[in-house]
Amino acid sequence: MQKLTIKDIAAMAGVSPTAVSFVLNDKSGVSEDTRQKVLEVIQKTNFKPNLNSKRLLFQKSFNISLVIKQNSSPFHDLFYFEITKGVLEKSKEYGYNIVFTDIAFDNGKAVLPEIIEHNDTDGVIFFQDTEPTIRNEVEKRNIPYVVVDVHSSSEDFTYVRADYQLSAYTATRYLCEKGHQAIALICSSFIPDFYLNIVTGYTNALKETNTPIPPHWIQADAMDEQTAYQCMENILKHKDSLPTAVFCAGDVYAIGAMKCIKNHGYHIPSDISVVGLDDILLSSYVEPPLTTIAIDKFHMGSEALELLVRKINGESAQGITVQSDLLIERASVRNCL
Amino acid sequence: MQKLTIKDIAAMAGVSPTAVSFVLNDKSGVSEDTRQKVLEVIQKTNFKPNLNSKRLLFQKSFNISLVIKQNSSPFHDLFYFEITKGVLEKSKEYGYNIVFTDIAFDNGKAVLPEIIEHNDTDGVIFFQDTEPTIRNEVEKRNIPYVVVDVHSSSEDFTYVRADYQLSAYTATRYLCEKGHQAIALICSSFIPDFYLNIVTGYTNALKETNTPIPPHWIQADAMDEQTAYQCMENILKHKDSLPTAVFCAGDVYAIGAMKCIKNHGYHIPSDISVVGLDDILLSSYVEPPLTTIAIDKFHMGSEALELLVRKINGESAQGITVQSDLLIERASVRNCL
DNA sequence: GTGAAAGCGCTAACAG
DNA sequence: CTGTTAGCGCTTTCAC
Repeated sequence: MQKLTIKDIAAMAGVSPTAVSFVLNDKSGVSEDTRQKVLEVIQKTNFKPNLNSKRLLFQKSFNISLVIKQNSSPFHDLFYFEITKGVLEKSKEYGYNIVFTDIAFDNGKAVLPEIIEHNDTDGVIFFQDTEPTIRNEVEKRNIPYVVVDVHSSSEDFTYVRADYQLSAYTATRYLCEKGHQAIALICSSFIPDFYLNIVTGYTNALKETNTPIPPHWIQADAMDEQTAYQCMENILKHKDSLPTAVFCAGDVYAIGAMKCIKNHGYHIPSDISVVGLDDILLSSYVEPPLTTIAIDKFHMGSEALELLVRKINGESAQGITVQSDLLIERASVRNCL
Repeated sequence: MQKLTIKDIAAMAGVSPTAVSFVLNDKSGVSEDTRQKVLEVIQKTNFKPNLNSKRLLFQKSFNISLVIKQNSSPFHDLFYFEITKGVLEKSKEYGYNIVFTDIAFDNGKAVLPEIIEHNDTDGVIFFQDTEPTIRNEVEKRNIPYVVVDVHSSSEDFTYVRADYQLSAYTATRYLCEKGHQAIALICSSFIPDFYLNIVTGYTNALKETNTPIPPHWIQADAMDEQTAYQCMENILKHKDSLPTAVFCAGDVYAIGAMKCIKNHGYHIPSDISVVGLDDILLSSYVEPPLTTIAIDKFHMGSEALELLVRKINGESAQGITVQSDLLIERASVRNCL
């Protein structure tokens, strides 16, 4: 059985290719009679029109590419993992292929994926704040894009973000409500807006309780598990002013901090409580299971796809901020009351 | 700036489209002179030929799809995660797009991804043993495929597999060498060949030491963390014949078993040692970090892509078995000697 | 309501 | 060595 074309179908149904095309695309202009004849043949032969000819005709690839950076791929960061699921699920509704690509770095210079160089993608989804130079390259090619999980608050592109200030506020407030008064913070600062949001949320929550915060309680140099470990070390160094709880702005940081706390002979949560942020897969596996603020990553992914499709269709697409204050109680926080 | 075509380039260089096509595809039949002229224009305009017209002409989509089942996606199973990385990396060499898809189940019946239904993929990579009915559907469409991480030993399709019998042997042998004599096994049995391989490797290793194995030391009903927990429970029930070590044929099982061991008040590794299999991301994060047999998943992925491309090009492609005896020593095994 | 024909951008067969 | 041309499968305009 060789590949069928619209012509073959037309011949079999005794009509013109035009008629078949009309039927396939649910267009008016065919009599009910021919429509039925065509439909029958299509059914019988299980005919599917060739996508490649549509691609050529419409100058569309029906591809949407997911662009992943070295350090923020679903493969390096479990966070993006979940987002990808949302994108994938939603893409089914619109008939786009989800193509995985990554940005390689050739001594410091970003190399765009082939699929973008060749204009072989109808739209791009970036994970995490993406350098303007990279975005410019995509803009120059007139390819619509959406950035998922941005922190910067500039609004000159379409984004899907979480409100991390709210997350930080919620986490810190929760600790206060559990009777904690001495609450430290471990955070990253390589994305300035993220840092700002987290610290603002954190201090706002503490403002209400009027607790003074020694400077070494705010550690902003976390980048991964190891550096977060170091941050925790810096906090524990001051034995005279130990906190009773730490909010870590990232579950990965929380995991590093927990290791450090345990290695120093303290117990979680009886000595020191820990709250994370993100709710990555790992968090329920660590010891003790981590209480954390969940970010609805699946939803972020599915919204991102939705926005992107809208942009591809030439519609406007406002940025979106998703719910960011869902607390998942597990076992890493002690109730002091 | 509107989209350039090969015709435009030809006009700009003062030659025919054919000449440009030849240059683009490194074909002989153009004078060095014209070649240079064309090359120059291409360089200057950063011209990229339209992939969609090639797609139509060659009846090729340049897509390779990764087909993921509900329970064996990189998203549900960290194991496949790493394989995907290998696939992605290798795909760059051949210029294929890696498209993510999954198999949905409509009350028990598998629904093939659209990309296969539409013949919009040049090849398929399946993760884990895939039902013959699904493979048949793909074969019927003459789409080449490769199955990664099969256990069944039938050889009627191209596969990439690990030698789990060797893994089991290596793990068990290692425990013996550390002085353990009472070694239990937790394993799954829903893939019969996997079960067989694991048990064979395990018993072969123990044969050499001539230790009798009480039947309750072999638990074959693990399917995930929870069921593995139950398996461990079954082992611990017999307080008169506790093993000093457990080999879990899957890190996920090991994690479940470890939870069980701890909940029963035993300590790892001083009371009971644990060895896993797979070396998934989680394994270094658990407490204590898990000693395990690593499977080179990245390599499996990259080999799978290589084989698939060969099949797409009409060449033959033998199945491949990758190295499966690399032991990663962490902290979950006690040295009894 | 229907069908013929042009054309999307490229490659390759063919004639010059 | 070079250029003209047909055609991949589809949609859409335009006569009929």
